[in-house]
Amino acid sequence: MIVKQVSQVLDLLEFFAHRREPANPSEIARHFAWPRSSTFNLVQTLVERGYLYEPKPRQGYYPTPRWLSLAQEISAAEPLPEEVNRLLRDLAEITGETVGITAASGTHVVFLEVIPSRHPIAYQAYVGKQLPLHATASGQAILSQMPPSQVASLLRRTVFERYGEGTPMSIEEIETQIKQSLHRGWFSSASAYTQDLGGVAVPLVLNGRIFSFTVAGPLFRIGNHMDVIARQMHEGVSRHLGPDYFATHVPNLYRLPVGSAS
Amino acid sequence: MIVKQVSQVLDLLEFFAHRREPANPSEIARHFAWPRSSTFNLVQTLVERGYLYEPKPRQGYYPTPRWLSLAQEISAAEPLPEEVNRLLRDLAEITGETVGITAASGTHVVFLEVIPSRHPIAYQAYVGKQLPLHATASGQAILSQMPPSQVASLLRRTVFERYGEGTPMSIEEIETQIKQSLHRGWFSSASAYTQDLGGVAVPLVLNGRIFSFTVAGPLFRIGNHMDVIARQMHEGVSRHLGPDYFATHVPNLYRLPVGSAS
DNA sequence: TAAAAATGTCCATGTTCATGGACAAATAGG
DNA sequence: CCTATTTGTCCATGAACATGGACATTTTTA
Repeated sequence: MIVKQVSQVLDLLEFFAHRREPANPSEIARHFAWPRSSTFNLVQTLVERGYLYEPKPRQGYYPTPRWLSLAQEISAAEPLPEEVNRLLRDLAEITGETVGITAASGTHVVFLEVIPSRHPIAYQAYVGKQLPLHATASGQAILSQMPPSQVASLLRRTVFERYGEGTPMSIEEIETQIKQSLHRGWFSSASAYTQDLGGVAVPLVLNGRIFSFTVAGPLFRIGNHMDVIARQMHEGVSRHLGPDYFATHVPNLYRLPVGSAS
Repeated sequence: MIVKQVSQVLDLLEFFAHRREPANPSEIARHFAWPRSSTFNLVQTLVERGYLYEPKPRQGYYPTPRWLSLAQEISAAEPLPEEVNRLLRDLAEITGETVGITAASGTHVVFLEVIPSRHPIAYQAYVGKQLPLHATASGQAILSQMPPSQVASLLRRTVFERYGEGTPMSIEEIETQIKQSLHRGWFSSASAYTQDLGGVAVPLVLNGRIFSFTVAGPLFRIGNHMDVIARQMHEGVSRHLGPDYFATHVPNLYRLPVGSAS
């Protein structure tokens, strides 16, 4: 069950993240087509808790830095290593496509970090975006590093739905894809969940946590050279996480021959 | 009216900021003594919106970095200048007391930035904390820089309540205090709103926005030398914002003779 | 300065969702 | 492997709050 008032808090937070300036309750009510009185209650609650304030009387409310201070505390607890961020920036530069780090969340994966592509036509991902675990390159990369019992339990709960031509439709199909991908050294998907989207992913294991390092873009642009991208990703991992990274941390994964890097 | 479910979202966010590790819905329910089913609905809503995720199955949920990314966008829009942060760090160091920046929010002030004192007994403030505008050093410092019409409108809406011995109980009293404080060069309060608390504040005007720069601590420690603290604050402002800062930006304020600083 | 418009506040009522108990599934313990 | 315990899901009912209309206040326009 979706709790409406909870959703509204999130809507409001996203609203301010886009708008970047104070807004009146009336404006907010108009924007979302919410009843004015409900909007006032919502705003008032956030004000009393110190999450919104009114910088100038009657000029509107704006979120306080309290959001930032809590979010920083929360994210400080499970940070991605700085090398990973460098790796992402590097590959965003090299490939020009959207790159990101995802982690498992139940039967889905969530983006924990995203660098959007500079192309006008590109894969639109954002931190918090979710994808099904079984039908995406990222998801399969993550599954490939989980203990088999856990994989089995997750796949049992999966509801198979045909999102596109490439969607795998059975547990066996997924297990085969994972095995082949491990053997090949990289995971891919093509119109498996998102139409016209191609994704290339490799698993990363950091402090015992499993992630996927993912590059994704329109199929027409990357469909023909996913192998090149995979190679670039392996080289990136080698440069930023060390030449032995896969050997020591993701030993099941075939290691593409890496040209450069000491 | 306080919307309960909105409050609960905030409670949960604060819960994770303290806890810093994943929690099961059951644990959350136990911690807050919320019914389990309500807790599940709340968690589920946040999960579906990409604000919580489940790093490992059955090991609990944790907030995604989406909070951070939105909070950063929001706070990037109205940042405090870096000099102000340096000023705060400097005075936290010099005075050893809790220092902060506050801004007006209706008839209250909110803390936008806080550096907590290192003393075990100290003033406990946090970003988002609110105080009444009329009965605190911070609030009066801010009022002192507002156009008189706005001050009048705010004070008209003020409900006078005796919080402590020092609480001003009439509009005239407040106006007198403000006038005297401007003339003296700093604002103070002693057990005016918070029992046993002493505060010293000076107004800052940055890009047309009015703030208060505040140092506060237990009266027994600072009651006898608020003038020294005020002097240190003036010197800090002079060092970090420039020797002419008050003259050019807060001209109504008497400027304490500043020893050092070019 | 008066009238109009917009914004903010209040309130009775109906809808939504929180509640807690009952059931199912998963995990831990014997 | 069976039992006990914990965790998660489902559901009917009653309480909390969203709704929208009416009123008050403030701001804008004439």
